[in-house]
Amino acid sequence: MDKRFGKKYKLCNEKQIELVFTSKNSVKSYPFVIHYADLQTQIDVPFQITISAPKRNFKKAHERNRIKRILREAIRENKLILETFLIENERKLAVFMIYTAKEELSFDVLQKKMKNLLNQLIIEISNDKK
RNA sequence: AAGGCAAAUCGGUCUAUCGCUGUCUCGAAUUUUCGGGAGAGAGGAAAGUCCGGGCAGUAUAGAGCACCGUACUUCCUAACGGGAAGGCUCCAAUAUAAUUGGAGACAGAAAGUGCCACAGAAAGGAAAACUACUCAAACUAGCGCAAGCUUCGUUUGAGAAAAGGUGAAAAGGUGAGGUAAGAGCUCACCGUAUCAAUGGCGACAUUGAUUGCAAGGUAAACCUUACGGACUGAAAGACCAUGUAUACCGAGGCUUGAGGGCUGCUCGCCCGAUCUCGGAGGGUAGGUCGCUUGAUCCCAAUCGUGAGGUUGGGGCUAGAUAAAUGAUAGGCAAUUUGAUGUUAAAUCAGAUAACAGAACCCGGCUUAUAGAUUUGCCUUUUUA
RNA sequence: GGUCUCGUGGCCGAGCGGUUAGGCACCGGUCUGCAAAACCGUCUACUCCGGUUCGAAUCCGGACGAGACCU
Repeated sequence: MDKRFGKKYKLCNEKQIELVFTSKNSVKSYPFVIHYADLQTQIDVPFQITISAPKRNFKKAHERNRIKRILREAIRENKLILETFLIENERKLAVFMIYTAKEELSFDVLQKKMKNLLNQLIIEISNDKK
């Protein structure tokens, strides 16, 4: 498997985002909140994701950009955890991720937190199935 | 050498691995994807949106009024509320001649209107008379603790606008003459106004003359004068794809003109009939162009006091769209702390690195900014 | 990205060049056995920096903050 994380992984479809929020499936794990739903469209990628840093906590544009870039890097490093699970179960996910901490955390910490979050997400999904 | 002020320039860099977004190219593949390679990828303010322009649409946007903006002069520029050079006024220092530095929304108050609280007689009309002053007339006791004064006192009339008091501001200033007391009433100097001459493209300066000085402040109050300004902004606008409703309700109209044409009014012009406007409702919300070759950047020569102009040569330097520049490891350079060493240099270890992210593009202004470099001036110390 | 509006005590809110009204709240007092209500009194403000003016919350320029609209 490769570590590439390109434009295809972006969730841009407005209707799909509406669906993600109306489905009310969410996982909370500091410093993240995740909303997710099953993907409706036909895509050759196991999941699509939107990353968001709220303007309330980060007022400067370059701070928000920085947060989103670091999160994207953290997901790219750890996406295999989620991807292998999804391929095994033949599911496709739309994910909306919100960063809730009020300060920028270091990359090492974020990587650990990201692993926790993804494992938690996998557990939630498999519970849904049952 | 250190510190301060001013101006200008810069705003970390290199290597490796894994990634992101365009461009070019090769191969697979065939109308769209996959893989390989090459090369590119945030700023001096990208910010605020305070001005100006390009560009696009509205008629290749026309006239008048209204409205808005600008305001010493000359120049630069595509243009500007920006910049350059100069003038004037004010402030500071040296010093009392001038020089240096800084600041200035710096047209008109003698076209008109308004306002100037409180205080004050009076705040603009050549107005007014509280105390005090001067003169004249009348009255007889008056003033003062007293000495004393009668040239006083009281009343009336007149003069003057000098002194006091109010105020931010009281209407040329100082001195002399003059006068009953006074007053630009007269004179000298200064200020100011007008006219003339000379110098300067000009703002203005210098000099001279004058039966001038009767007329405060405020125009970032209305206003006047001169000049300028159409409006809307890339979510502009053009095209393709997808989808729906050539349906419903209301109003108007069919060439004798309804209605529309992107700030208001009047005029003018243009479009205009299976139509136009409004309502309610349905559908789509994807892509391409616009989009980066431009008042462009770099170097050289040359013209100009300067902003800047001209000529020649070379370069192509981000184009994203829920919005690309990141992560990890190491080195170099900078600052700083500690240790070794100590005149200094050097070595080792650790820490820090600002303000901040393109969104059609330029020219400015303003605001934020760790630190570094250069130049000029000033102060202090050391050496020669 | 673009266009516009606003900023006055803890809160709401008047003021259009001349000592910043008023209400609610807080605090103190009167009343009460105690409290509420009522009455009386006090305290606390013009977002910031410059300019114009004798004088600025008001006029002008800049900064900061908040809000609305255009798809």
